[in-house]
Amino acid sequence: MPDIKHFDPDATLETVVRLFWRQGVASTGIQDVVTATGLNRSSLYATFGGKQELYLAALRRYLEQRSQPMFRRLAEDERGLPAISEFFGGLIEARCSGEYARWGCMVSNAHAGAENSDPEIRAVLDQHHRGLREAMYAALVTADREGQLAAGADPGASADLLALLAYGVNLRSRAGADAATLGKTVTAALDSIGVRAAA
Amino acid sequence: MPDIKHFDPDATLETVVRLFWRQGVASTGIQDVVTATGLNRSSLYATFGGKQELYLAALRRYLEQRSQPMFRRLAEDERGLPAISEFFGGLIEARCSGEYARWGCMVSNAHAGAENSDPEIRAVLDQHHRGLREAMYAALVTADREGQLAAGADPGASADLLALLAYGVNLRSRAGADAATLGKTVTAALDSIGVRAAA
DNA sequence: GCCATCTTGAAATAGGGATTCCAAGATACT
DNA sequence: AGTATCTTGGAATCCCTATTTCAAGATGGC
Repeated sequence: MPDIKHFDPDATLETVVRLFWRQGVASTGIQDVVTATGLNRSSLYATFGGKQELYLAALRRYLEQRSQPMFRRLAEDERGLPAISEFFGGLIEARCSGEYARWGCMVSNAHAGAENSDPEIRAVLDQHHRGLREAMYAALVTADREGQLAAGADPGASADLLALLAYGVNLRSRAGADAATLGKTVTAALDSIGVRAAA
Repeated sequence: MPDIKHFDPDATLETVVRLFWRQGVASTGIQDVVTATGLNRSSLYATFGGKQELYLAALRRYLEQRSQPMFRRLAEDERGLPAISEFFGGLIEARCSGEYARWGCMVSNAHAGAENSDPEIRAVLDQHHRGLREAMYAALVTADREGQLAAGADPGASADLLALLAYGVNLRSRAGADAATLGKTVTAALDSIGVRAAA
């Protein structure tokens, strides 16, 4: 008896992600969403609820579809330091070139906005941070097992450092930071963690 | 013949800085500014111009009055690594406790907002980054001169790394990051740059 | 073909946004 | 005291905001 949905909520949400990711929630109006998705205001409210719920859904989608797959790949990579190097390489490339160049990271951006005081938003931010840190930690433990770390290195502290470094990359890339410079910085950071090549 | 100003534009701007710093420009209305400063809408527009110019003035004031003095102190400190350690210690304390706890850094926050596409805003962001990086670099050169750095260390790359780390601290502190954890992370980063204590 | 349920479009709501304008009041210099 | 210039308060402007409502159209299962 019931009619079915005449559009794909998932594809719509993906469009919404890109809007909020690029412009932030405060600078994006419902009208922007209506225009970008092409669907009706009524359908939007009926499907997703209001703006706040829509933003939260978009942020969660970003975390699940974009951040966590990267975290998982890093955590499961058995190569150690090269895995971390590749992670940052992909991050910098995504942040500085291609479709999403200069957009930063949607979760990092959310840190800086007024939306971060909402408990549900905050939970997503924390989940993102935990996922990032733990993936770094896993890769560092692997690196340690492979004998790639400098003597006396602390994988926990290094994981914290590399996670914060990722936030720095995300932020500065939005202001036009040079990809090559960012890459060199990351390389230097990994060098200082790993066994020294030259005395 | 002319009448003089009946209020202190500098004190007013300081109030505005705190508003934009905490909430961001997109979430702060002119009405908020009127209420917080206590002065009239007309006086506001007559003195500072519109919202965009007011925000730019506030951002510049933040850079000059809050960021640059810290940069200068770091750059001129002759102790080397302890100076950097103290810089981060002060940063973390300011970000996590006291009057401005969980506000992050106004310039870091500006990176993540839609305002960062304005050329005049962008110039302030770049000026901030250059100042921060160069202060780090100066302190690292001092540290190198004092023999505090690990053999083969690159002060330039380390300066980039520590600057990005500061952005990470600023961002995560807004989401409630623990001061002790941040402190440990910074210490570990400095340890990896300096001469090893234990083999 | 019927009917329940969806979608759709457009309009209405109610409020807030930034900005401008103007008349009235206050001030400081001559 | 006079006068030019400022400040002030408030209203008025115009546009955009999020959200709701309602009637009409479309759809799918029976």
